[in-house]
Amino acid sequence: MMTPNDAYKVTWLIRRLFRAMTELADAYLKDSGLTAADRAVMEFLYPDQALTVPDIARRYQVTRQHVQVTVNGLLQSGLLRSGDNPRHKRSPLLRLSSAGRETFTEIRNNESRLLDEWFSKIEIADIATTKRTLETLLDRLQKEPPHA
Amino acid sequence: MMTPNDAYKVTWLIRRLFRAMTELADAYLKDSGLTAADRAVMEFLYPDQALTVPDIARRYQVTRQHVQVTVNGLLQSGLLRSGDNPRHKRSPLLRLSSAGRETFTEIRNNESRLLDEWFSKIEIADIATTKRTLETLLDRLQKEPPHA
DNA sequence: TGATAATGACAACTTAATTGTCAAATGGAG
DNA sequence: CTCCATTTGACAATTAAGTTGTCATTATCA
Repeated sequence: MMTPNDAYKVTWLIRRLFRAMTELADAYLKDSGLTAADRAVMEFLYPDQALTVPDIARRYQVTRQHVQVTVNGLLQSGLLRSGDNPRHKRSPLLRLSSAGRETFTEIRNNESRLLDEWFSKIEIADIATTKRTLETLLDRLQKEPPHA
Repeated sequence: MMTPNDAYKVTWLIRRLFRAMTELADAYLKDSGLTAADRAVMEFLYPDQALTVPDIARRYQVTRQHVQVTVNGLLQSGLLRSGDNPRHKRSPLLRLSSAGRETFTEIRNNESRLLDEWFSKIEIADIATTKRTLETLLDRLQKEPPHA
């Protein structure tokens, strides 16, 4: 039993932070009428990527059917536009429309302000250590998941 | 704009880690036939707390109706037992049964082993810094949520 | 005592996803 | 070129983990 008690606490904190962050994100996204899934899709296309639905699904690690529904909604509200795909007649390349790019830029600016406020007065070195440690943890979880 | 780029990366890591941890947890809980909600409820009663459904709901920050359903399932499968509540005739005090305590102990042991493996070879000091930083972040989010 | 709040039970609904299936379009092996 | 397996959009049903609403019963306290 070599793990310090802090290890469990870190996992607990990650869970709690995730819930609190999700709440905060939902709150500030609500103003723009977008969901977290909308935001995620737009992030893949920002600022000027062109991807198909299946491309996004692979990166988002979610089913193409789910992405399809999200994308259809965003096309409907004019935040995305679909253009011809030379490689596939039925599967258009999706891009942010200028309205979509503007909206997402604003979202990013909001987030930036929130982060500034939230992380203010925390030592830069501590943030760096935290980042490095969490990166290591994620990396291990993905490359060699511990087995029970 | 004083926030280091690391700040955003930390939030991204928290999201990813949460997802990966949830997957791992679901995997190792499946063996015991329990859900994450079951585990959470049992944790509040471990090792020998006596709480009512509304008590648990308040601590879990979830509706009492949802906890009620979870608790009813656990009573059904014999992992909880309900005893008289001197303070309320209709709202019994819930405790782990001995089977429940055994099951939860095993879950904890599994988790402990997973954590040992997962956190092994990470500097104790780094884990401590990470814990402290995440605590500060959570604390701020709860006490003075940044406003957009 | 009488109004107000807390509780268990039940049902309907919500959100963000998944799985399944179909028909059209594509790509690769021979 | 052809035939078969794969990819894709569309649509539908299902799932998980909750929430909200409502009822009748039980507690609380001014």
